[in-house]
Amino acid sequence: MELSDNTIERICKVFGYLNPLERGAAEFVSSKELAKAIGTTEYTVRKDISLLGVCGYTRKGYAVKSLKEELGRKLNLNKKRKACIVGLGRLGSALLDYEKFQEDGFEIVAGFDCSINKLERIKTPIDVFSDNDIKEIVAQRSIEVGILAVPSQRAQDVADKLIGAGVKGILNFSNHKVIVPENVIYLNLDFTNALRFIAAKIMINQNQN
Amino acid sequence: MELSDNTIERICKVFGYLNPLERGAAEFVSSKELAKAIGTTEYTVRKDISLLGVCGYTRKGYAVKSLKEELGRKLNLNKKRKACIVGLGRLGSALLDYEKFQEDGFEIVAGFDCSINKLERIKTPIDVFSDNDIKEIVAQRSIEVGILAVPSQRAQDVADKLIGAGVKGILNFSNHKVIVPENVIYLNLDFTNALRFIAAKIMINQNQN
DNA sequence: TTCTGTGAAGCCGTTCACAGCC
DNA sequence: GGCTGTGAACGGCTTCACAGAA
Repeated sequence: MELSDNTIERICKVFGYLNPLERGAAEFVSSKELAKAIGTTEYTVRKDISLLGVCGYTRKGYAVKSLKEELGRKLNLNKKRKACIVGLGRLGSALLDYEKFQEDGFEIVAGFDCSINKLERIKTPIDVFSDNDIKEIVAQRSIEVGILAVPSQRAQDVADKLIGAGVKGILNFSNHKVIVPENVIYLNLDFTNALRFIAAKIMINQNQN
Repeated sequence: MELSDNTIERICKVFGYLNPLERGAAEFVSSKELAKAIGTTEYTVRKDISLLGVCGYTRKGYAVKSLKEELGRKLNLNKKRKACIVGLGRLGSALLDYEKFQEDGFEIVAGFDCSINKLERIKTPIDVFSDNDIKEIVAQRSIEVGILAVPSQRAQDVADKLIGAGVKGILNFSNHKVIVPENVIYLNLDFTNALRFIAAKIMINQNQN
């Protein structure tokens, strides 16, 4: 079963779209509707889903409840996964309380910062610790994913600590590339780059007219 | 000149990497180094750059300063672009003061929120307004990009307002898809999805061993 | 020798067309 | 008729191989 990153990403989006559908008590959903919701074609949705070995019903579409269950099982999105945030500046502390994480399969179980000052002043129900405790806490609480919200020059160092402590994935919000070993999953969400991309495409768009 | 989204994204990353290089007074940079920095192959970097019609020097690589200048010119990344943030909850207000934006070609020139309460309490050097003023302020300050940090059920509504007021690009941090007209650039950064993606790949990784 | 520039080859993902099913 | 499932065709991006230049 070879899944491309694109396929995984789309399935994750589909999975996210099924949540509200399920709450709305929709029983079935067609590939066409899913395609529209996540911004792709119905062909691609069907192929993606069938690549995972999940089946729908002819003439009806996919059963919302069981589709979510199955996709979740195949991609391991059903069980809650534990994550921590390193760097409790404005962005980091906003992420600490980002409700969507909790609501959707993830649990932030610790925050870290190198400044004792910040640790004392911060107000959050989540436990916060010094960077020095990363190793201990990550192991103790079986944290699987580390979220980096530190200044870019510290990103690599903190990532190394997290990986040394056993996390299997890194989500990097800083705008500096981090090198990780092959067995660690790495994803970089660089806001500045996103804005650059938009700026570039705005311009290309205008030139075409 | 047909540039794929992938190419644009990579060039944006290259552009970002050139900043510190330039400050470090490096004169030349090879495609190999760039490739390593942004996580791709040297072939791809060379092709991307040559697609833009920018040339390097044989045996030396690309001249850092002029490469940055040229890439910036082709993708319109040199001039400062104005953006605003709608939704001043924890994430939104963190983004308001996100230094990296300012430092790198973007200028946040306004914040909006529908709660008068929040507007009064927030502490930031940036001007903040009620959602009702979007139309007026966006036009007045020639804001080109709108950043959405509102609860997902309000995302489409706010996006419509922004587009009606003339923004040309939307960066959406909420986890709800927004429909935009063809001439508006749209990008969604969904944190929850990013974590799902990581969770899925962690699992696939483990299954392979 | 070392690095860029680029046509050609190869590969991979998406699209298509159509069979199957209710 | 409407929707899924899937092998085959298509297209586009990446990789390669090699020419050119200092």
